Amino acid sequence: MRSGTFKSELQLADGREQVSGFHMAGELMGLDGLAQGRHASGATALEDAEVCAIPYGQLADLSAGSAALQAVVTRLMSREIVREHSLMLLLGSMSAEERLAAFLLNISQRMKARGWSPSEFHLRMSRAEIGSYLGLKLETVSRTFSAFAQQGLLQVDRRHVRIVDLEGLARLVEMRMH
Amino acid sequence: MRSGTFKSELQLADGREQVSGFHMAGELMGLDGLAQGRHASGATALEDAEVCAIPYGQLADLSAGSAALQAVVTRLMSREIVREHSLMLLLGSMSAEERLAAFLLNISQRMKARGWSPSEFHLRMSRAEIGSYLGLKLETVSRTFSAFAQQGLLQVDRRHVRIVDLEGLARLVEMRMH
DNA sequence: CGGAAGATTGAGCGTAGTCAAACCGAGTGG
DNA sequence: CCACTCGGTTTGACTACGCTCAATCTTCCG
Repeated sequence: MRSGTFKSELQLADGREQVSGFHMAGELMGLDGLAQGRHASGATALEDAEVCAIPYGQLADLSAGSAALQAVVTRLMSREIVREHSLMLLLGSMSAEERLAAFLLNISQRMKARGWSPSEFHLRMSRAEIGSYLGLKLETVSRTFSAFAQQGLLQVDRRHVRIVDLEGLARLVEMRMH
Repeated sequence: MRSGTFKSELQLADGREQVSGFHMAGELMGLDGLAQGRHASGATALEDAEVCAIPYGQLADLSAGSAALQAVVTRLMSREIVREHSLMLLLGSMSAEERLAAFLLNISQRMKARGWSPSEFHLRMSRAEIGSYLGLKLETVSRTFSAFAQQGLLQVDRRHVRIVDLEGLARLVEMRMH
């Protein structure tokens, strides 16, 4: 991805679907399709975006001749597995507040890594999409945003978020042991 | 893995851990460590088992010289990603009954693929481990087993399971819509 | 026999889901 | 310019599913 924001989503046989990730400029999407030559997930742009397509066949041919390129592909796939691991932990054992806090911290980090403000940003996705990603209903996401605002952790106006107490959010996520 | 059964589990900074998969004879474990040369998950045998270790360095060297072997590794990693996708869907959007039904159907399929009975088997893992894997508490797992038995879907005696109505279980999982 | 680990079952509680209403901002058309 | 619609968001009231705490039971093992 050159610029913009994407969501990727999985879908089941019965038609229901679930957001499996949000992607920002500089990231790579579509690693999941390498096995059976068919993607398990679809991707949708959440705003105007620019991408650079890498045909798998060509990538395979090139990396066959280059151990270095091959290692890069392997590392990217492995990183994707690690990313999914943390999402599984989130979905398997965290409360609504912990999930949203983890989500916001993740966005914050990625904004920072791109030279944007880590404490103030505009979310590109709807409450429903966030909920689908976090395994929550949209009402719960909305309520949790309000709760955070009330606790003085952040200021929210629809999709605009200003993180006031970053450490407070981080403490929330790490208090998962209790 | 040559024989036996393993569980693999992730652990967070705070010490809590979650079962991320159960593995049976013929499967490969440890793909997640290829990126940073360090495994994100640990593995524990649930019964006597035989394994065959494949040092990553040697695998990397070999596959650098063989496009075919490289393709195999890539496909295995991609398959792991797909496997995790279905677990994410399970954790993100299924009820306790649906989760346990999906789990049992998965075990059943894998037993069948190995030439064992798909309808009667001995679980190698505790209720707590199943719960950790499915994002449920052990009591909920136990209760759901009892509920299935009462509904005539299966017979349970501790870790011994006999599936009576396979289609009934499958129907449960697919009714996840509405 | 006594102790420990795992499993089952019960009672009560709490978090997140469901259903519903109201609100807000952006666009559209009379 | 205002009325209207529409998608997304917020908030409220109520419900239900799964969690917590606790007791009991079984099996295994010293």
